[in-house]
Amino acid sequence: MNSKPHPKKLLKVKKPTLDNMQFRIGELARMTGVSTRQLRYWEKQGYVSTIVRDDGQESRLYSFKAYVKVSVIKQYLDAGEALHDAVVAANVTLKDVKVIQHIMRTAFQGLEMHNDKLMVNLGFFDEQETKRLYVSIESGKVKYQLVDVPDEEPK
DNA sequence: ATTCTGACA
DNA sequence: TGTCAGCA
Repeated sequence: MNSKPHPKKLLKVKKPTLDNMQFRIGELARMTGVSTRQLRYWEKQGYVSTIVRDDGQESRLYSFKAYVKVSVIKQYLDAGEALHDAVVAANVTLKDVKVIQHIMRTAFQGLEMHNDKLMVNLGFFDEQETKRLYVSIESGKVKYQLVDVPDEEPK
């Protein structure tokens, strides 16, 4: 449309990741079903934290992690727990999730085809790293399998 | 329009 | 915890 040789402006767009997602208190309230009154109270009690702002703004910002925590607390609340107990239970749950996530990240080494079957590489089975553990699904059942590490691949 | 703090028929 | 006031 415009033929003038204007300098090309390169638009830098921040990648939309969970880590840079931020919510204001009203949004978080709608997302979680927890009232803004509750969110402010929970913060005052130290149950949930807000993002420290570098700019001169006063309104609260919540991270995605805060969203998750609020959601978990809410679930325990709905299950009948008192607020403090719900927070304690939520902390335990989130800590367990961290462990599970670490295990999953560490264990999953990728997918490989072995004799026409799809195998999940779960990494070395032994400390000496002479065997790898694979898991596959055969007719709906989980099947584990040890495979020798070939000599061509020393470590 | 939304958020904030404080107070309570 | 809800809600409303009175600000910013």
